[in-house]
Amino acid sequence: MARAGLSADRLALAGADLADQIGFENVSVAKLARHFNVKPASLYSHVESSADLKTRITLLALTELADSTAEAVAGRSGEPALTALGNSFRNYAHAHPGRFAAMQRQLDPQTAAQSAGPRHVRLMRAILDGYQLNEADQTHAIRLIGSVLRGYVSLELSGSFSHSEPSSGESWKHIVHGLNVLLENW
Amino acid sequence: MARAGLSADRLALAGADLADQIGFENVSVAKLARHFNVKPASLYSHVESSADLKTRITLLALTELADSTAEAVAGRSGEPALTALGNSFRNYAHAHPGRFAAMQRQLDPQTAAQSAGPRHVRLMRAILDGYQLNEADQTHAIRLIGSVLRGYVSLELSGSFSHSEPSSGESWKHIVHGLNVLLENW
DNA sequence: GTAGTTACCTAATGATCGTAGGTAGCTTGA
DNA sequence: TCAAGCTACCTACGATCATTAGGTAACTAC
Repeated sequence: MARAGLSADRLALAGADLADQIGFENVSVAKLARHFNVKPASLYSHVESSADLKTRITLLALTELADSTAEAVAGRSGEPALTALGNSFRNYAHAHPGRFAAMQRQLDPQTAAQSAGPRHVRLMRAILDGYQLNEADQTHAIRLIGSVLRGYVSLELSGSFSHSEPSSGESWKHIVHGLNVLLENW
Repeated sequence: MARAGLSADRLALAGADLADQIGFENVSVAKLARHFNVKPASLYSHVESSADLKTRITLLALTELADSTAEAVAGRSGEPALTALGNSFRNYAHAHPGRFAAMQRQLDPQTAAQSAGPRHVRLMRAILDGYQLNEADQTHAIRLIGSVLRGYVSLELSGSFSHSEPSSGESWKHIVHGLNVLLENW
């Protein structure tokens, strides 16, 4: 029998793609095995458990998003940087809803510390250096921005904004701009 | 054999309590049946499916929160009203993490329309009437507030704020105040 | 007290995760 | 080039779960 060439990374990548297609919560070891024409038990040579697989998908998504956000923000500051950060986040989530859902998963502190999570914080902190905030206020601001990004996109993806005017994209622009104003006058 | 006295409402309530204890995603028909000393099959006389049960928990949580928020906000306007709304939301989520998780679940449009969701919107709209916003801006503002509430509390409950200073409660105060400022100068 | 309803049961099917232990294919070293 | 070992994948199994079909026992109402 030919080998499928599995590895933890390939499983995480295929799992992420599967999540984008059928929803992160519907990803299972069994489905992923089927995708590789392999028996479920075979995945356990590469991945510890279903939870481990899901954690790997989370880490993959965090890294991908940090990469693309870093690129989007590079060379910008102030409102353009904030807008680029926001759009990068939102576009990624729209293009990859399963990966986005994976990112909501909570990691244990150790894993979280080694994830791309801290990179996200550093990216935000770099942007906020362009505004005049003391250290504590910068942390408050990071938490605010993180909340808005996560909250807005979650609500949007769950359809909360799709049955009313104005369009979701319209609100997004106003909200990012509003955040910028707030940061300038914190 | 004595009857357990099941009903859809009792199941939803017990399911919500169970969710608060073991996490919403771990609630199952089997566990709920065990809680009532009854066989899993018995629940299907009262509830259509596991998904139906979960939807009922979501609806219960939405209603409970709308009730308690309405009470908290009553008789207030402006920043005190905004603060009351925010604290009501946050306190509920902290006291009932399983119910809060249930509220994140997306409902099909029909169910959503008959849920307490619209009541939440009306509550926010009533508060925003105290600020000078045109209709479209009011909608943007509702979406912003909803995003911050949901995002902040999600991040908080998933531990994102627990390993850094200042305390999460501290940021919360600043953020609610910041929102108020933003709304006043929209 | 009997008829009818209904609350709960037994039994079965099929999906899931996960473990233990076996075999076939690849790789490396003599 | 061939033998030895590693490892990728397998079969087989036990547990938990959701769900359906069809039966029985307990209430309710006349």
